[in-house]
Amino acid sequence: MKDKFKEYASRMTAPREAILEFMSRSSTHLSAKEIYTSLHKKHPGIGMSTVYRTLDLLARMGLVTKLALGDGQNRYEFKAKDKSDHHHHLICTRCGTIINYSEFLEEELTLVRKTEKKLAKKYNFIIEDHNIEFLGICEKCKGSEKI
Amino acid sequence: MKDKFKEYASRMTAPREAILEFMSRSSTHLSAKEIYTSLHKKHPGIGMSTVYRTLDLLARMGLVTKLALGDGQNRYEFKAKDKSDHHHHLICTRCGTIINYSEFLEEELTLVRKTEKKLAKKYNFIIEDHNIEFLGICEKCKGSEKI
DNA sequence: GTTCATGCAAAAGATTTGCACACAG
DNA sequence: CTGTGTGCAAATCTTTTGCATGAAC
Repeated sequence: MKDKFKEYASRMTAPREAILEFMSRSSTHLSAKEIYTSLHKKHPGIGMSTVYRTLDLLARMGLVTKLALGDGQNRYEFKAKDKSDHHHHLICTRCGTIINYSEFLEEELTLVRKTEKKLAKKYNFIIEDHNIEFLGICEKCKGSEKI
Repeated sequence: MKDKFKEYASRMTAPREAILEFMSRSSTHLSAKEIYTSLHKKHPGIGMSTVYRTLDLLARMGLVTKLALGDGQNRYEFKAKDKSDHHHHLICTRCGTIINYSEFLEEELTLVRKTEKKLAKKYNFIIEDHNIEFLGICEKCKGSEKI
């Protein structure tokens, strides 16, 4: 792991280790503030800017995904090595609830691969990642409908 | 059109008309500021908050899509009635360039429909929209590679 | 010892809100 | 008329930056 940091001309420091460790253990789509707050219990010294800078580094290293889900702040999730953890998002536009779904992905993945290949060729892009999300109204919000 | 506004308990006003008209004519993924600036030429009176409030209204009415593309501001695009204008996004994570692609969608759409149906059922969601985006490095940025 | 990373405070942006006035219905 | 919408300025929130100090190698 230290080697991976070296690759990116970056040093392994205590704050970085703490953030990485925390991300790898936690649930998905956390905001920078949530990460900062959670870390504060065990590592009161770590500042907000270090959280941002480290998340940015981890994203560039490919260890973390940065998500923009439209709620006014970016969110971050640890990128699972493990295919079985791959998922997409179902987002309620009323209350912001985010559901991870992973049950209908086999077909999606096949298509994604194909599309990636075609896009890469046509637009001369190196494709590194994809996001698929469905937007709508969740169960809870259906009840209290108001426009 | 006025009727549609009534549905939403909203009045048709000059600023709203101007913003809607502008959105319907313009290219995609504009930021609030870009919209504000462009409008200013013809309608100097319209304020930033009206732009935000109107875009929000139009989004709730389903006439406009709000996009969070991770560049620190939300973007908006007019939702085409017309299927032939439907597109997804290819985004460069280095420079922020956004390409609309619409050439490989037939298959995607079929799959999206199927997935929507399954998700709606399983999670009891009303699915209203979807976003598909691919992230990577564009042609231009490939040249000046640096981590 | 150099160079890179950190924390803090300040700055920069984007978006939202409070309020008095204007305007649609 | 009455209630909704608007513009402006201020407030809020997220993210970035400058800089002096501290730590990694």
